[in-house]
Amino acid sequence: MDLAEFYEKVYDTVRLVPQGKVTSYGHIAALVGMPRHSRHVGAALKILHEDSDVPWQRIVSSTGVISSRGPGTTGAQRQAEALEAEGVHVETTRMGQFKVSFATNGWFPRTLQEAQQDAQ
DNA sequence: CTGTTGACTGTTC
DNA sequence: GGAACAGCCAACA
Repeated sequence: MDLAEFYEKVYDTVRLVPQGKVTSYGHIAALVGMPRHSRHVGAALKILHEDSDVPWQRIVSSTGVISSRGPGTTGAQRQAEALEAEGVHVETTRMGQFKVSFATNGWFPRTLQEAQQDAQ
């Protein structure tokens, strides 16, 4: 599998995440069969166009915290707003991080097949 | 070829 | 629960 294929699989899988649900980079990587490539899932989402149909905002870190992407950037803020807009409760931690609850909004199918069934 | 760099993760205090 | 590490791996200088 080359990089382009990996990215395509990542995009296809992210598109399966239902509205109002969230999952993690690592889980997307596991679903496409490359569990050690979580960082590259982030890289794949980073280069998306704004008008893309990929719901990138539904992907957060394994702890449920929205990665800041560096001080002075507004990416995390926009992601939090996008999630709130589709019904996901985002709380703000003491340290100013945005965090979602996997207990109420998590989406972690074991396999790609289960993911596709869930997405219907 | 050798570091360094990440929209990351798991383990261990 | 959070901080400190150690893995991780493709891209890039």
